[in-house]
Amino acid sequence: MLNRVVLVGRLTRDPELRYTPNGVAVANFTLAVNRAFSNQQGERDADFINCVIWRKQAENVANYLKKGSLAGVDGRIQTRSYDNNEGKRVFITEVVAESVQFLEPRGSSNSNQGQGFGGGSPGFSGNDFGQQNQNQNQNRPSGGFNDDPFANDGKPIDISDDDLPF
Amino acid sequence: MLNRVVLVGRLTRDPELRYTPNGVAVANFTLAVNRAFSNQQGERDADFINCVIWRKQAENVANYLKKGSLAGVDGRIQTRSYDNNEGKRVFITEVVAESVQFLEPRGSSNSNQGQGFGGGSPGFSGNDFGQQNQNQNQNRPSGGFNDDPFANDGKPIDISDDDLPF
Amino acid sequence: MLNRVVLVGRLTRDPELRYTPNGVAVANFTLAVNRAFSNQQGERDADFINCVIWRKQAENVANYLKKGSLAGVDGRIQTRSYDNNEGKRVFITEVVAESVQFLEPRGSSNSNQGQGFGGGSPGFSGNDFGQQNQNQNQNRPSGGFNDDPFANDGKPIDISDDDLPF
Amino acid sequence: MLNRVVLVGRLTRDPELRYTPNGVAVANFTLAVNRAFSNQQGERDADFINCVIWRKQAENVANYLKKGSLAGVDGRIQTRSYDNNEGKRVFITEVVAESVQFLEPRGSSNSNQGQGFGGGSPGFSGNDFGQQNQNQNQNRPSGGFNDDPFANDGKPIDISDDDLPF
DNA sequence: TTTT
DNA sequence: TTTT
Repeated sequence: MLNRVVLVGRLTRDPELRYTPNGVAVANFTLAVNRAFSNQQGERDADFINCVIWRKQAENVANYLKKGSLAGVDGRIQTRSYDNNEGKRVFITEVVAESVQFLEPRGSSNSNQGQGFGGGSPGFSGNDFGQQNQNQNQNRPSGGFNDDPFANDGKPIDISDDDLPF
Repeated sequence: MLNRVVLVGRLTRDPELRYTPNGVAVANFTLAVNRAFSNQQGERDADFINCVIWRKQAENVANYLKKGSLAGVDGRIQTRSYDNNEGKRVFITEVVAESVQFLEPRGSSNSNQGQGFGGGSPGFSGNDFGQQNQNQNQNRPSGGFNDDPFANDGKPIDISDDDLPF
Repeated sequence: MLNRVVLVGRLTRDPELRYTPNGVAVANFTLAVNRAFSNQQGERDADFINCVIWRKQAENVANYLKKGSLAGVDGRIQTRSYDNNEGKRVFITEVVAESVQFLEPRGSSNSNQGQGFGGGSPGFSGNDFGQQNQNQNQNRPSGGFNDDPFANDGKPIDISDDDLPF
Repeated sequence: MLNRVVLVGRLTRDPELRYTPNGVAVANFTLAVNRAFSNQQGERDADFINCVIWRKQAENVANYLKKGSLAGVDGRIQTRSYDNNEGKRVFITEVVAESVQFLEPRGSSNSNQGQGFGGGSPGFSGNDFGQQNQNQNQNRPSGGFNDDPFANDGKPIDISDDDLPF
């Protein structure tokens, strides 16, 4: 049945990449999606939406996205449940991403890449200045912004890996 | 930011209609959305997706949909949290429906409305209990399949009612 | 890049099934999607949206849907152009369906099934009546409403068949 | 009925802003949306999707987006037809945007739209012309990346303006 | 008639 | 437990 979700938002933290016992890659991340309207305090709330992605694209997410990255997700809503350590059934609603689009040029993220560096919010001040920028372009191994590592690779997504660690 | 969800599924139970202290109608319902693929036991799992809808359309949902009704939802994902009675923070992910489409002709629902019969899967055997079903039709004011009571009435949806009972 | 379309509407005519020189099945159909609001004459306009679907699902569409069938489509917008017989470039915008959901029980369509019968719009008056309806159910070869022939079969959709007849 | 479209792409040219005789703003633009897969020549094709947007947001689009801008659109597909000057009926399929999201930081657009100045086109080379760019920023009332001018202003969108210039 |  |  129809079940379609499209989101654009920013990662609240670096993605977590794991592998199932069968060696299937799976990444988890949370998107903060700002609402279009303000709350009664005049602030813009955000929705924090948990996403999962599988296989090759999971590895791409882990390699190319990090805390603060702007990304688009096309997928579907999945629900599941498990019994927690207190024996209580917990219900989970999350988005299974079928494709992810990186919405920022490489290296231009606004996050603190790596430890240190005090939560600054560089914006796009990153690598804006002239010559240097051109060098950057030339340095890029191959393609630039356009060879999207998150483009759907055409292979069907197998979600029925029973050995998932969760 | 972009946040869009479209679902088609069946109500797992009758919708619950409430009113905020300010008199704003809000209805909750859960859609069972069958997955497009089978699990390892060869069964089709479903996702059970909680939905909320406000105002006039909440009343429409309560009036026209019931357990088993096939419906389409266009909306967005919302997250919120609250502290439960054990003082633990609980996180909720649900769909705020902006419009709902009734996908069955009036009176043709496959659900066993009410007690008995425990979630059977009647299919379109249709007129579940014959006479009873016809009575239902007669009780309904008028309307055919086409005057969709869930058509967006064009008014913006206000979600920032602070007095929500949850 | 993100390109996602979800529609629910009724086929304006029977789907057209063809095969490329390579033997790939492709079906075309048009969905009439009623608008949520009325025009200045108080009527509900509809949008008539051309859809294409490939391979196995094209054959399913041809077998299970016909004029008047209610169906859901999940896909993306595609544009293309060709030179018409007057040597003028014509631009086409259509929806490539990746999955189609049949939203009516088998045999319950409101269309004129079969030749003749002059485009009436029976609504659900079709085959609702008692015994006949039950017969229909018993005649069903196998599954019921739930074994959706349009469920995505998990195989990727190849659109790059260069020999397409259009 | 359900009719939902979500796109992310780049403007192929500056948006065109007009006003109906009634003074309603309407903007047209085309999004180039790159496909997720390559064609048989190994190139990534794009779909060129015509979009329309109304009222306040039309003016925002005209003010903030230009050729090359990366933008997200949430809307629906609309079809219409008119008789061209040769008396032939022409059918149009386009997207009516209900909200548009600007996906690049202010002033960071990647397009150099030809000669001249008009809405400078820094690209991500950043502050391409140093001072000039800063002037631009200073001229802008306030706001940074976050106060999204395309956020839905909560008012319903009226599309039934009969005096549309097309 | 197309964007990066 | 949240992003800009």
